[in-house]
Amino acid sequence: MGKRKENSTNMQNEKSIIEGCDLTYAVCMIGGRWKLLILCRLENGKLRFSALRDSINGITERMLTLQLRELEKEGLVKRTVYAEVPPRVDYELTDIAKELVPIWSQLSKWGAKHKKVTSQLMSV
Amino acid sequence: MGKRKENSTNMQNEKSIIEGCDLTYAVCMIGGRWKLLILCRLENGKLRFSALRDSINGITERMLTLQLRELEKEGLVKRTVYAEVPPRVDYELTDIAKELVPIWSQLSKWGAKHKKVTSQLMSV
DNA sequence: TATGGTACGCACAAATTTGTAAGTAATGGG
DNA sequence: CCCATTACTTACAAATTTGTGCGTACCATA
Repeated sequence: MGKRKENSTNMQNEKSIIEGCDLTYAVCMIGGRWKLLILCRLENGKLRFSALRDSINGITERMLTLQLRELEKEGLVKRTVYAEVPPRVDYELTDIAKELVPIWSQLSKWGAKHKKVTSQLMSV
Repeated sequence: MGKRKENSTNMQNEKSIIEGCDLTYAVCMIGGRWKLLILCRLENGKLRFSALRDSINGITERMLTLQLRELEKEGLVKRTVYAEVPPRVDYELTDIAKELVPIWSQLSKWGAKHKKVTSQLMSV
C-alpha cells in the first residue's frame, strides 16, 4: 500500500483480469483486511477519524489512513475536512458504497452462522 | 500462502479480530484475489482441475492449487480424486459455500454497474 | 522404448501488504 | 513558554502473497 509498480506482472495481470470480470473488479475494490470493516462502521452515518480508529479493533492509524485514501479514490467514501484546530475530518459512505450494505450484512450473517464449525476445521 | 507464522503480530491480530467480528471472519475465508473467482466457477457443478485452470483467466497452476487447498480446509469445496491415470480430480461447492452464491452474484452485479465510473477515477 | 496427458510439488525471486516507532502542524489552555 | 489534541506522514522492517520455471508419478499408446 505503498504505491504498486505500474508494470509488475502482478499489476498487469490484475488489470487485464478486471477488464473481463466484474467480480474481480469488485473484489479489488473492497478486498483486503480492512476495507469492508471500515465501510460497515460508516453504515449509520458520518464518523471522524478517531472514532473509526477506536471502533475498529486492531487497526493502526497508518492502516486506517491508507485504506481510507484508497476508498476515497475509488469513490466509496467521502472525506470532509473542517478548518479547525485541532483538526477535524469525517468520513461517510457515498451512494455507490451504500449499495453494498446488503452485501456485507449478508456476509456477516454467513460468518456468524458458520464460524464455529469451520474454525474447528481450521485448527486441525 | 506458504505457511504463515503462527506467532507473527499479523497472525495474532487476525485471530483476535476474528473472535469478535463475523464480517472479518468471512472476509478471511473468501478474501484474496482468487477465492471468489474459483467458487463462482463451481456454481453450476463439479469441475476438474484443468477445467478450472482454463476458465479462470490469468491464474497459474500453483495459485489454483494453493487456493483450492485452503478452500478445502475451510470447508468450502469438496475434492474428489479418482484412481485413474492420467489423474483426475474434481471440485465442487459444499453446502456452506452454496449459501454464498447470492453474495458473489450481487457483488458481480455491483461491479458491472460501477466499473466504468470508478476506473476513470482510479486512472487519475 | 519414447512420448503424452493430468494434477500437482518444490525452490527461488519479486511484489505487495502490514506493523512499528517515530515525527508534524496549528492553536487553545495553563 | 510548555503541553495536549487530532489527523495525519515518514522511514524502516517484517510478513505474506504471487510469479516463474522445472520436476514428478502414473500408465496408455505409438
